Amino acid sequence: MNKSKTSFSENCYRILKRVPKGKVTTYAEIAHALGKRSYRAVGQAMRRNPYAPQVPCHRVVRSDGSLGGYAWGLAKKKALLRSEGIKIQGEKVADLSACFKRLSL
DNA sequence: TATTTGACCAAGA
DNA sequence: ATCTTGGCCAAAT
Repeated sequence: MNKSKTSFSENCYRILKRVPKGKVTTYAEIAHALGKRSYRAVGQAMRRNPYAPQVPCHRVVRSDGSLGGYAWGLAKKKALLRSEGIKIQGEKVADLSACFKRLSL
């Protein structure tokens, strides 16, 4: 039998897939949804991005509303988010509170 | 195994 | 408002 991969990264993608289109989340929120405080490790998993572009890692931004980073290029991330109806100003999300998706309940 | 790294966060100056 | 510092944790080297 195949043992389920319970890697930290795998869990991150699972939570990330939970975010609908037109919504965004933060690294801290994903970690919190996992019941962990490893905000940084979440970003690490995205940077490697072993499941790109299957996982909408472009919907993850920083708590401050800044875009953070993107493995394929920050400019690309801005275009994608804007394409989903998210307003972006400069390098930050204009209405983070509006499109913020709370994973932990 | 130990050390370094990083798409972070919060607080302080 | 910006810049710096410390902390935090998993993955990579």
